[in-house]
Amino acid sequence: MHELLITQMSYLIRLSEEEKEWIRQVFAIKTYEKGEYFLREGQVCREAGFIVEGMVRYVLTRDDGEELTVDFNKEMEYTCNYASFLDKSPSETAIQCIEPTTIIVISYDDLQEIYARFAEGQKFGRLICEFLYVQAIKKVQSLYTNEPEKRYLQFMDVYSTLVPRLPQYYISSYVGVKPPSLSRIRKRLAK
Amino acid sequence: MHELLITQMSYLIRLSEEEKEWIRQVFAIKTYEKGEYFLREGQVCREAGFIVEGMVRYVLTRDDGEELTVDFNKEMEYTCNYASFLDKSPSETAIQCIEPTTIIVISYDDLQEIYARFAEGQKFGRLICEFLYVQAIKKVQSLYTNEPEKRYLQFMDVYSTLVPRLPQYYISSYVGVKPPSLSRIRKRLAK
DNA sequence: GCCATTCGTTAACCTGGGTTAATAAATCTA
DNA sequence: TAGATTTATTAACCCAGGTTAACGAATGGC
Repeated sequence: MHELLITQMSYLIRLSEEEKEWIRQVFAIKTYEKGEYFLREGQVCREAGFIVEGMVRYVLTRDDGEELTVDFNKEMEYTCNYASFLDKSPSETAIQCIEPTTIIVISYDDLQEIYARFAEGQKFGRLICEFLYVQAIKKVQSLYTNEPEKRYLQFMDVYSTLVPRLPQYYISSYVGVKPPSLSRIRKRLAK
Repeated sequence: MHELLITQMSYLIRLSEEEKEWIRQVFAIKTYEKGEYFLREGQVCREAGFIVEGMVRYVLTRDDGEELTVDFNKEMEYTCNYASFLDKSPSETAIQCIEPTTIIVISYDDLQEIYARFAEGQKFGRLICEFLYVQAIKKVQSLYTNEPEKRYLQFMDVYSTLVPRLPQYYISSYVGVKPPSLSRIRKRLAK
């Protein structure tokens, strides 16, 4: 299980044998039922996770109580509310498992150990963050420039493998419209 | 001029005297007229900059040719198309100086030198990226949850010092609506 | 397999932003 | 200062998405 993470990390940095062993020691395995929360809104995110199996969604609750699904992560991806994790602020988004999910997690302090003690620890932190940043900025650009219809098409393209695992209303939320509107979009596109 | 940057960097990491001296050597001073481009769309962003004086806007051009202003940076802030800079990809946004602007710049390679040779170089890169990431994710959240009216109010709040330096249509673009719509919003709020 | 629940679509009506164009105000420029 | 240009507002009309509610379809639990 930890080997999947070590493989993933090895794409980014070199790991010594001791470092690999440390990873095996320090990451804890957690399992969640469908519907359970990896992180609740308002909590400080004190752990970063690597999803071994399953899927999570990021849930943003509006002032009026409506829940929006703004992102997904699946197996072989990291999951964390990084903003909350970094500055120990209350999380604005919840992270909910939408399938039975297994996540291996590391605490904030242990991750700082990786940053500090691994030969390329800081670099690992930087590369992860750079990846997340580029992803976030592309999303901003898409929200600025693309109509819902185009964002829907892009979603179906980029997340095609996820689609069969997702209800329609998570997708409509991600795209930024309500379910009836997504239905209309799908109807328009059907022609 | 470089001392401003050194001050700024010192908020994030410790700098030795040699490191400070290296910064003075390697950052080059560039000046721009109002309207000139720090970076054009399609170019690879090969330099990161620190704005000593003036202001820039980030310009995203839609498929239909319309220019959107999606962000601003002013004096004492960094400017860079980080996504392009990181992976040497063609920039999707231009960076235009909207006032007479002075920027001190560092090349990609020299910045890698900082990452590699400064005692806390990797940490500096990580912290900058973390800051940018948190900013980007907050923007995504705002685009998802806030109506244009609310985003306008937030802009007026957060960027209040910038407002007198900006034309209305940059603000409307940033908020995500067209000028007539921003006029309507302002009219509604006037009551 | 049956019932209850959840989910996706559709219809009718509403609303707020887009579009276009005209006008007024502010800014530049010579 | 006058004239040209740019910028901001307004009006009229259009349209896509929101809202609400109804109705099937799919799903889940027992």
